[in-house]
Amino acid sequence: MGIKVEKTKKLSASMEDYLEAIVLMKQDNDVARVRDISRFMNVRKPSVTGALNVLSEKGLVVHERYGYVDLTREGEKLAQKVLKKHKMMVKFLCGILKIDHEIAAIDACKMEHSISPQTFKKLSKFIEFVETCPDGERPDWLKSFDRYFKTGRRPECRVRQIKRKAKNKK
Amino acid sequence: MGIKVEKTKKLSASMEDYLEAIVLMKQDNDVARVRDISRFMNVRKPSVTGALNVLSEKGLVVHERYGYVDLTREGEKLAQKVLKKHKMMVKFLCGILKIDHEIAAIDACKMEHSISPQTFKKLSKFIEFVETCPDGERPDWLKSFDRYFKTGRRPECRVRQIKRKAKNKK
DNA sequence: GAAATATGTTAACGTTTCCTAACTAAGAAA
DNA sequence: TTTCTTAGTTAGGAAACGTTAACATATTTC
Repeated sequence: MGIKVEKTKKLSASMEDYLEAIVLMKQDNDVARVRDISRFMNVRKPSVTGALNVLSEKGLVVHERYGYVDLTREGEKLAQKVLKKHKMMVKFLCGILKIDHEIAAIDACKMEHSISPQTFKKLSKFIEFVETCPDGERPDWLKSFDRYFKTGRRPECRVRQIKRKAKNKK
Repeated sequence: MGIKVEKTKKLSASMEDYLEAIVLMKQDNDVARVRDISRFMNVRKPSVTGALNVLSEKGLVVHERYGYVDLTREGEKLAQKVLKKHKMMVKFLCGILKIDHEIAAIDACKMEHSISPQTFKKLSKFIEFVETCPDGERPDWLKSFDRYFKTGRRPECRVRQIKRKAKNKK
């Protein structure tokens, strides 16, 4: 009865992709046009028009016929959220796990739609934790992992070395 | 002409979910029935029947009318693959990142469909690396991260401490 | 064994998301 | 300005995946 419920409709992965593409286009070209979105997403133009109609309905996008595409404040917010997840995921896969960039990008594109807020937060902090490590570029334990992954062997950790030294002294 | 091409059709996330459910049902109840799959997946029975037809066509499932559901060897292989990804993801989210189990399960359910082989391998090794750590239950660096996440502070690493000690001695 | 219940299937339909073909509008070039 | 090209839209349809309603088959239970 008159109370307007903000339907924070959950967006489909597809719609999230469109939002994401729009921000990226605006970042790169200053404006977003159907054609660019279409090319970027590997999708035909009518698909873009269709998606824009849906997103307009939801109040996430502003788009007058034959005109540029823009995001509403809410659309922008959502788009940034998705973009952040994407970038975070790439950083994790590429930067920490050292997955090939191309593959990481593909994985991130899909995973960005399935990350809960809690997981996003934790993973982001994890990345921060690694990046701000005082060891230098890459923390020692991560270098250990790199070696472990390559060789299957783990450099003995300090504790053991110390123990061994002690043993030898006896 | 006549060469039978093994169409290793990529399965949709949905179909992967059905396969996964079937293995789980068989593990738990010894057999898989439409009703169980339906309940487990939160989907109506006709949807299950439909999916089973699709999977039968692809040679992944054996299902005679009104009978139990079974996996072919290939179906079993694919199902296990998905299940492995799922379990790996839960281990990572829960065991390493310490995401709440419920949320981790939800995330894993979605992410399991978007993990490339390379990422799967790396993440699996990473988990192994953590689990076989000689520090004990949880590696020291991970404990550091736990603290970092909670408090935002990072315990100073050994190198610095050593440096500081040296400084103090001067 | 017959009735009641549980299980499974079919048919018809809705939604989402993509496509092609054909059309319209806008912008550039002559 | 008229024409050519590019960009965008509309209409119509297909595939994937889910739903409900109605029907068919198994299984219990008395």
